Amino acid sequence: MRNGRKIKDTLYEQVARIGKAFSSPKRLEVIELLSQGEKSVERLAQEASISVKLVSAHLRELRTAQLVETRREGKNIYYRLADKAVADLWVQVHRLAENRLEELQSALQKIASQPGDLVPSDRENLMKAARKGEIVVLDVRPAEEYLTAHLPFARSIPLDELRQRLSELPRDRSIVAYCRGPYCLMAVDAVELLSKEGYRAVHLREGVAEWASEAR
Amino acid sequence: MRNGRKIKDTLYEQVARIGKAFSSPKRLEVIELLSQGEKSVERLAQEASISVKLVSAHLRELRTAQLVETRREGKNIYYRLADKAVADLWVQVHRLAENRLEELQSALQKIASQPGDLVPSDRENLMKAARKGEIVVLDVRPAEEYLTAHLPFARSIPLDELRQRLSELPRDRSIVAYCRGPYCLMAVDAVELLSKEGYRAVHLREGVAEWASEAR
DNA sequence: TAATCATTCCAAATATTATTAGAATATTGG
DNA sequence: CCAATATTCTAATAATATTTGGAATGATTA
Repeated sequence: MRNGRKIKDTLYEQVARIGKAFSSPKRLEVIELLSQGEKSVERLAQEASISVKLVSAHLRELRTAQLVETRREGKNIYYRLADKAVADLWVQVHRLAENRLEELQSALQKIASQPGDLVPSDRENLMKAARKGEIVVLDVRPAEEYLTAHLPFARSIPLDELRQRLSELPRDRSIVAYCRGPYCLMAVDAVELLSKEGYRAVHLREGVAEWASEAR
Repeated sequence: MRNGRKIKDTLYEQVARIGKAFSSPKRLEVIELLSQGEKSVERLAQEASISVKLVSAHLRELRTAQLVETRREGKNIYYRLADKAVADLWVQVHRLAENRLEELQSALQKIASQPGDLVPSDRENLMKAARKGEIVVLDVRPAEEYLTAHLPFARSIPLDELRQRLSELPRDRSIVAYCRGPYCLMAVDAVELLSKEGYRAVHLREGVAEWASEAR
């Protein structure tokens, strides 16, 4: 009975191409950014705090693994995830990391131990309250990202504009702020600002991708 | 407003530990084997066709990423996945690879273009037929793996024993053979043998882990 | 207690990957 | 067509990862 070593080796090698795409911290950050919607190379570089050249190299990796696709608009090239399953995989990878790695758990707790986190378990209740208007769900990401996709009932005020637009928010209801996901600090900052200004605010760690991923 | 580079870097670094665990072909093969149930180091080395030392090194990687746990029994140390989510992640990674990478698709087709594959879409019908006894679902993995978990209604005849135990199988019904998943060749071999001997046999690419993973 | 066996640890050799710099390409706007 | 800009490509270096061999560990059995 054949052992099929050669065949098997090529099969696992191919799958490893996908795994490799998820094995570098910066590349993961790029994937997370792209799961918020398409972005230009320059924009990705800014957001991930790396050089354009480096982000371009990471994008090439992702492109050869067939995980991203491009579109040209004028001088800019816009990248997007080639498949929703890529964002889902990102969510599943970081969830597993959060479940298994104590170092990650404690690092996450340091981010926002002061203002109360909203546990994701009361998803149902959160939506019920949002539907009734008992709370305000606030999306503090840049406006384009909100336009690409956002949580149900969410209202958009990008973090940059929050200070000027405070008056749009009610003082008598809780504000639940969210951003790109658990590794994005915009919602944390938003909650900090809102709390200082006397609003009742909490932050939701989940982003759109986490919300959309069915598996818990 | 802070940018939180340092914090972010550590967060993505942690998640990348999980990604790295899935970035080497041999390690993926080990993960797949472990998703069939716990195995000794030696056994893993045999199955993956690598040295004990090398498999031990890969296991160490998996252990530091907290993805596996060990148990000692006599002289042997048995490894198992630390969480069902690890097997789920393996399934999701290889599915994404199959969807995105043409090279993988064509390599998979070469394996078994002759005997008809059973598309996984008729999962419902397959189970209905199995329940009624219209078909025989045959698990050709080693017996321990069958004992750890198997598909509903499946009967176990390990590939090694198949030739001697042919008489246990009916000639008037279709036999659907499966093994560890799409990269395992045991079911292919089983179908080849059965077909030669005049049985009606097809092979199912999914294994227990794929079957158990809800997301399609 | 010694001998044996499975496994891990350590260190070295090789192969791969991440990152940076400089040259090349493609597009727009004049 | 030319100049300006965004991005990629190529090549080089620094950093990591994989693989292999030899020594060490730790439990079991005689």
